[in-house]
Amino acid sequence: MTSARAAMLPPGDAAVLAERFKLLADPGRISILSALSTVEDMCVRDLAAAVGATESSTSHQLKHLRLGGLVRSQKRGRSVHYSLADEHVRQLLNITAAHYLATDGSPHG
Amino acid sequence: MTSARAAMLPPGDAAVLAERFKLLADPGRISILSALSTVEDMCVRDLAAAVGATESSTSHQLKHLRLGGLVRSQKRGRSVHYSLADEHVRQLLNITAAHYLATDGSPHG
DNA sequence: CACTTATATGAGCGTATGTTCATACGTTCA
DNA sequence: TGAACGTATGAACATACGCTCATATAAGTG
Repeated sequence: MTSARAAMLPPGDAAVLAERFKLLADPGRISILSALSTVEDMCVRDLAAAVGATESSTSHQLKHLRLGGLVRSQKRGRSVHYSLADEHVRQLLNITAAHYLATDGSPHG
Repeated sequence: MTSARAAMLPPGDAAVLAERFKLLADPGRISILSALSTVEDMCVRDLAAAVGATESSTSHQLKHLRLGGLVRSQKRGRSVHYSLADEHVRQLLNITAAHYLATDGSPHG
């Protein structure tokens, strides 16, 4: 399945995939997702501090990520804790990081 | 390696990954890459016809993809043939398509 | 050398995107 | 209830993006 030739995507599907990748096409959101991938969950305040952004900006980004289904929110007391929705995001980040940030070994490319 | 907890990315790396995902964050470019994933290579004209876009627009997009290292170009006579640079793009498209366009089987979540 | 074909490039334009600022909402505590 | 805290939201603004149109470059053909 790794080197199989895929069929060309119909325009609608291409748009759907593009929408998903758009969510990953911002350094701030990548940082947020990366931070979330290191813990169970994190509140907006801590998340903002971890990525070095304002809480407002972080909240805005989290809304997009949430609507896109990449993260989930859970209200705990007066704070809201966010977590990765599933392993898919982690997988995409890992694969791409391994390919483009190759630190020690050579990528399987 | 699939469900391992990754370390948080430094800002520079997040920017690098975001740049890569930006190239995938457009329906037209997804279509181009999808079309290229079905053949050995394709010239601009055929590519434009395949994705239903103008040749100018396609040429512009291909330039971005080329500078981003996602496709390679090869001059053959008076035409230029483009092909996927490596299997990485195919992999990302396949994984994401399997997750968000699940057609027959259930994704591995 | 003109002429056609194939692709590339740059300017201009409309739209989308992300940030900031101000403010509203909801929860906890005195 | 009022104040502080944590988060969400909307408007405004600057920037980035992708498209189109016109034009340039390059290669083949007569």
